Amino acid sequence: MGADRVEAGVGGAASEVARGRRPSTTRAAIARLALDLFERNGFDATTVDEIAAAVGISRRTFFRYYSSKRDVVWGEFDAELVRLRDQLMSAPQDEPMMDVVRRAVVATNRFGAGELDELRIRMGLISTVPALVAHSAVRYTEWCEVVADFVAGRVGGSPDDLGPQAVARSALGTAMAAFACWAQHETDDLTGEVDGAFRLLADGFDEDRLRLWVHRDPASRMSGA
Amino acid sequence: MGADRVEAGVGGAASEVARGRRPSTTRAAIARLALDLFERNGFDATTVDEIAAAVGISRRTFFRYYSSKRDVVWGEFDAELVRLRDQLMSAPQDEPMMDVVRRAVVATNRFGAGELDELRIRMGLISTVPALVAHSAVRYTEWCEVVADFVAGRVGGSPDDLGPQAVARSALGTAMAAFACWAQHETDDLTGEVDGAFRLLADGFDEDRLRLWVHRDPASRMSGA
DNA sequence: GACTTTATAGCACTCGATGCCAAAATGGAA
DNA sequence: TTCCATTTTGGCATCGAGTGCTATAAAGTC
Repeated sequence: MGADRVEAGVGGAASEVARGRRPSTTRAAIARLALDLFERNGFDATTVDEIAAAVGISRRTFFRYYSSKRDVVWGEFDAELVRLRDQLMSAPQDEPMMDVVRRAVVATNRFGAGELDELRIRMGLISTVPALVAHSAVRYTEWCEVVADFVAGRVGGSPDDLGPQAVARSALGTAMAAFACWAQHETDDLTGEVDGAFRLLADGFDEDRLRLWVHRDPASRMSGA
Repeated sequence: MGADRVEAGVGGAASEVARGRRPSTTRAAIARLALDLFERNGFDATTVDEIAAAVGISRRTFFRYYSSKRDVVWGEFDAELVRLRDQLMSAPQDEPMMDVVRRAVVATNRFGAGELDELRIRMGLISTVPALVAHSAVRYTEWCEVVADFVAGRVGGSPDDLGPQAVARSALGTAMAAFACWAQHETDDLTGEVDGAFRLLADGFDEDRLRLWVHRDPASRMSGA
């Protein structure tokens, strides 16, 4: 609680000595309490006033920490985009394009055991509550842009061209499928789901290979090239 | 203007003689005027009051024709879902799965020359305005379910399994990419865009073949298997 | 003309979100 | 200490989307 001085905004070096009134809370603290309310009473039934009251801040102040109620569920998504871009850009030039994408997506979606529970709550909400499903499209668009930039860098042309866009949005679809399945099923192997799905995508969703997937354990899926 | 009696709701046989007060407008008429305002002043800057005023109805009545401002842009999307399902289900069993998907998507997205202008406005808005991008996720989820049902029918298992979900969401991504590119570029060949993109998806986004796409006319794209 | 049915207009209300401004809290300088 | 610059906060007013409720208008039927 008595941390030296908390940064409310996104990254940014705390080089200068802090002046002015201290922030009365943090994004993380708000998210914790809000997710709690969402889980208990539902996302739609929880008003911003209730969240603000729970945190002990005013309604107006809430909107200074999160620009919308939906953003709370998304947490620090921007940071993950940076990681994804780094992963894609740092791949060797001779590595096949779709391999790079698969590895990058898998790498940016490794989570510690401690994070998995909260992640499952977040992903459950995101893929269930209509308002959040809707909002996800906006956030995922940014994700797509990162992938499209990478693909355009590989095959030439603009990231807005059909090729890069098709690859990026299909990759997104594949990742979403893996996440949604992981969030609602009993599987603990998120990495395996993502990796396997992207191997299928890379090879073009062969009907026979898909058939092999049904009722197979994740381990056997990874064997397919 | 003096049509016999217009149906405001979705399909539904007008078997009975119409009783009660006549609807003062139609969904299509509202959409026409609303899209006009969206194009001129922007989607967000256009209020429901303005649309209602333009149509000559009250704000409250607007919401009886469309359940939200966003829905106006989507028009009659439900009907297209039915067509898609029909296309998928009526395909011969021995036709390769991804061929069926491609043909079905192409078939459900053929439009007459008269419709193309309005469609371009719609798709431009849908893939540009954040509020509509968001809403699209909800509508597209229904689209995905149709495809996932078909894939599950082919390869076995549940539509909620990773395989069907990955195929469905990737197909959606591919279709979205084709539409977005067509909406913002000069190309008139929507069918070619969709068909070409799905051929790429079916084969797994081969890097070399993607490279051939850059700065190529649509006709040459279709030659690739 | 009375009755039923359907569509409409208008009002009140909730809730998310934004702009504006005054007040509180903090550190530094006079 | 006092004044000042800086930053956060809270309250207020406001807008706009969306919903529930009710009275009324328009149409057909008996």
